[in-house]
Amino acid sequence: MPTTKLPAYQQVKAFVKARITMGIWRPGDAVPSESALQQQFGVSRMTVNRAVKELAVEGLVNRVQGSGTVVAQLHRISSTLAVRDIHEEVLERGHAHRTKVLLLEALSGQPALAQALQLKAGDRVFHSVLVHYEDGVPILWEDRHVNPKAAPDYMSVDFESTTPTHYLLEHAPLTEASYSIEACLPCPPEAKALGIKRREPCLVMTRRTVSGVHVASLARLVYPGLRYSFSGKFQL
Amino acid sequence: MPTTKLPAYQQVKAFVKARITMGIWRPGDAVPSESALQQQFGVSRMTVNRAVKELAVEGLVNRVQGSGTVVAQLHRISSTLAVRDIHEEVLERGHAHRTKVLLLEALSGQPALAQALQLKAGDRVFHSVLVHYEDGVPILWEDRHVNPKAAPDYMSVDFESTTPTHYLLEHAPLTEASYSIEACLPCPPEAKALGIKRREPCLVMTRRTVSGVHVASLARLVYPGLRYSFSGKFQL
DNA sequence: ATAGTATAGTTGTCTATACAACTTGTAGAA
DNA sequence: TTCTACAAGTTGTATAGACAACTATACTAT
Repeated sequence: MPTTKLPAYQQVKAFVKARITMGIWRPGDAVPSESALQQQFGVSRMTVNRAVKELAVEGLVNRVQGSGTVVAQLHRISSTLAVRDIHEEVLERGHAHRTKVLLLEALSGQPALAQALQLKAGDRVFHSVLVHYEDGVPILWEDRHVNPKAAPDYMSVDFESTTPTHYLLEHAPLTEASYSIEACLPCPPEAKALGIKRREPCLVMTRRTVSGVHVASLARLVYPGLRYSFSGKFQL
Repeated sequence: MPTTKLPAYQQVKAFVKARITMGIWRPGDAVPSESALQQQFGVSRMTVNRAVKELAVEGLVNRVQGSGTVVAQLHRISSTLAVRDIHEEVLERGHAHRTKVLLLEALSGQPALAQALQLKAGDRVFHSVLVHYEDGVPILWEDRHVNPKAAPDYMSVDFESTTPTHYLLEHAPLTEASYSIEACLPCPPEAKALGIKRREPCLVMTRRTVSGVHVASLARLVYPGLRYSFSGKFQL
């Protein structure tokens, strides 16, 4: 028998989940109370509580203290979009990753930029522009502004051997991030560096990361639309 | 006092989380054992267990039975990309949503399409093409193929008053879905319907939904790149 | 040296119980 | 009728204890 006996709380979860996915209990319908399930399965209430609570975390049901549990509207189910280091991503596909540094400089006197990083108008800001290659093919243009307060040694890092993402995650622990994905046409230097035509659409991810009290970096990541896509799935 | 006393398990969570986000405990470091935290906070082990288990679900720590708990590599933190009904999304922004049906037909004799829906080569497939408007501005081209076994009444639905997404979620409970987001140029009818130039890039989401044993539908959703973006954030 | 064994420590699961917090409906009072 | 108070039902939190499952280490016998 490959199927060993499941823990009791997983049996309860499976029972409820099956009735939802099979359409027997539809969105808005009430789920039996904990005491009802407790009697039905002959387990303690804590075990039932764990099962239903986990289903609530997974978004399959909504619970209201004092009222009860109902099947959730499933159109709120969501998937995850992982934010990860391009280096690892390429290696995981079994390909070789290489980086070319186009620019690494310290800027100052750019008030708008300083404000975006929550710095004073005259403060220095680090700026790097890199192109990432997968098996020799350019796959990502990375234009990044970094807060010196979050990564003071950023200018002396060798980005041919490590990526900015990796370095920042190591030296400025991530506490918050926000992103936006758009479709854009590349500007001339981007098109040239990525080896594509100016008419070829790109996926552009704009990302803002926060580390502790500092805005750590603002990144503009340009992916050639024909060579790259974001994908994901969800299941339940 | 607006800050009422936090439950004990949340205090433990906050304690561990703070040490991680402040960089005191770095990725790979060991987290104190449950019995250690139990003594430190003077609570029962079940309470500590709940706290640390929830942190594991949230991805902040990794737990191994028999070994212990360590701080997770934070570059695996991921955000959610919600899949929802465009109708609700527009209403939530306080705008008016309207739909125009360009095409609603039953196809047959398209073996590749039938195969993608896991049907036999000669089986019928429903096909709809709609344009969605937000305050009168075209915002989404929706080209969808539907499995008649999952939604037999699809052809008689009034899509001016409900959306395909909404109808399908109601009549074919979602059990699985996968998507892919790319940057593309619109084809001529898409560009015309969306009121954009053929040179203007679009975000294209290709989505496959499964309901029970059936592949329910395949959708191609084309968003004008300059009017739409996917965004999200994560925080810990 | 190697293989096997015992042991301590850790997390996983489960129970029985208790009280708190909240919702809802009902019966009674104004 | 309208409001209030109460009671029943439900979920949220917490405890103390128990055993199972697993890991890593130290020790022992070969």
